[in-house]
Amino acid sequence: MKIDPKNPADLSAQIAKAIRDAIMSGDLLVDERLPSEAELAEQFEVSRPTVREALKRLGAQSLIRTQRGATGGAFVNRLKFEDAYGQQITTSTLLLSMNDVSFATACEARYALERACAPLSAQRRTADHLATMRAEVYRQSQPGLTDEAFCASDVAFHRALVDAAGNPVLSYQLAGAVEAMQPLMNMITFSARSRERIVGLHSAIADAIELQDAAKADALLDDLARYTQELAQNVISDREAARAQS
Amino acid sequence: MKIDPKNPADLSAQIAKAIRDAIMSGDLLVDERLPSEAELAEQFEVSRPTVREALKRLGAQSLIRTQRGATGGAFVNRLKFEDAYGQQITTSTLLLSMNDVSFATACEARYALERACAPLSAQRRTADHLATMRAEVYRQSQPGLTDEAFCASDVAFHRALVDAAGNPVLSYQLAGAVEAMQPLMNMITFSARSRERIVGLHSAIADAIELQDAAKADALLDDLARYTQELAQNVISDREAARAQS
DNA sequence: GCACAATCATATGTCAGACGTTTAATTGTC
DNA sequence: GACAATTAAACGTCTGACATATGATTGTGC
Repeated sequence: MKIDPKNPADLSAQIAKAIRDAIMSGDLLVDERLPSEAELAEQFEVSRPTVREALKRLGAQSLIRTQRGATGGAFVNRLKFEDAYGQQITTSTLLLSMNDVSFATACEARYALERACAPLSAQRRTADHLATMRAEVYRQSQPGLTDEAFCASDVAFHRALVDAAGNPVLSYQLAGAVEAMQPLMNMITFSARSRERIVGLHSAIADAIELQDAAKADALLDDLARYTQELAQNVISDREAARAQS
Repeated sequence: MKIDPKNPADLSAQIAKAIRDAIMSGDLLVDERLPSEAELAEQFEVSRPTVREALKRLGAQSLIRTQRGATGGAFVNRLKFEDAYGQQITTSTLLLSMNDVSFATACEARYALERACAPLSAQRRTADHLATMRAEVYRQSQPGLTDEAFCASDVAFHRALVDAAGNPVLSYQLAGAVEAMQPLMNMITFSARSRERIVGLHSAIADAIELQDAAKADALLDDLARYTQELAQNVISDREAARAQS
């Protein structure tokens, strides 16, 4: 864990990479303490601010945590799924918004992945997951709900569906796909009729999951995917019509 | 985009959060230039090193890029899928290794997601994707290949399969699931017979994708998932037997 | 001898000022 | 008008210092 070529630029990036590699290769174990900033500065032959910039980079990726005080320092962080969710959602959301990803593409990906979870969810769902799904369905059926709140509840419903699969790896991967759709969904204005249909499908999905009927759940998710695409398509058509008129 | 409570600790974290929020809310647009470090230091009433630490945090997440020189500065970065792959793979790999995720859990997630892609891949595969898959199958069939190289080729094959779906969102999400499995796969010693079977399944999958037979591809992936689980189970059993003997 | 308080040592967090380097725009000259 | 030299802006790094948090040590009183 060393080596800094004579290149006197990007020193902090090089140091961050060296430490990151050491963590990923197992040279540095979880909860192991790194040398102090002053010691690292000496080892890498750079100044302390440069070392600090490197450590902040690693901290931003949750690879290390720092602690002040006498026994403080930088420690290799046990990366928790919980911590990774936030980054995953941030990154996924920005990827969609900055790359002109069409609603169709994002929607296709989301439902493809969600349908992959459905059989496992049907098999393993607990009372807890079902209760969450039912609660969100109830919330969605309330009149007077803003479109934004409706979308948020939609996300919560689908995340409960995914979590029911009882596989943290799936939950992590899906968190990005599901949450990142929210800004796109927010563009849609949900009429009372469309809400009714969505809530109906959600309710039916919850039923299928409760009955452990994977095929039924899969078919309903397919319906929901098609309907969501249809709603989005209408929004796009309306906009084009409005633009043509003006 | 301001606000720093009187809390004189974690200033750089607070500044990073303020800027990150501004980017995600759309207050700062892609390719927009941030104020210079000196100006930011003045705005937030902190020193330049503190501002720099905040910027490094954002840089680590690829949210900004910096450029030196007269017209340089920090710019809001257009987050590319390509850039996000690396982070996604790093995070996924560490999540598995640091959380005692069982081979079974990771494998289940990976194949569930991959099977979600298969129908799309069968529908849209191009000659290019097929060629990559065939090339990797050929490489895997070479004798004298190290286990590590065999695994790497396995990953390349599956990534080509996923990329064939032609959905960048899927490719991004799956990159983590597929690549993160590699260290776990590396624990397995592949015998000549097991390699033969895997290569046979890969070849059959490529055939099914070429013939656009989604159902066949799905069934073959299921076979492959089961066989992979079986191989891993044998490794675990052997270890336990060895431990019991000693 | 033991409990509690004061002190100390260590390490991170922050600041101030400075110099080096890169890069583009400006200026000057032929 | 084209090309070369200068200049200015901005990031990258360094030095040295002070502030603050926190565990360990020491000292004191009973």
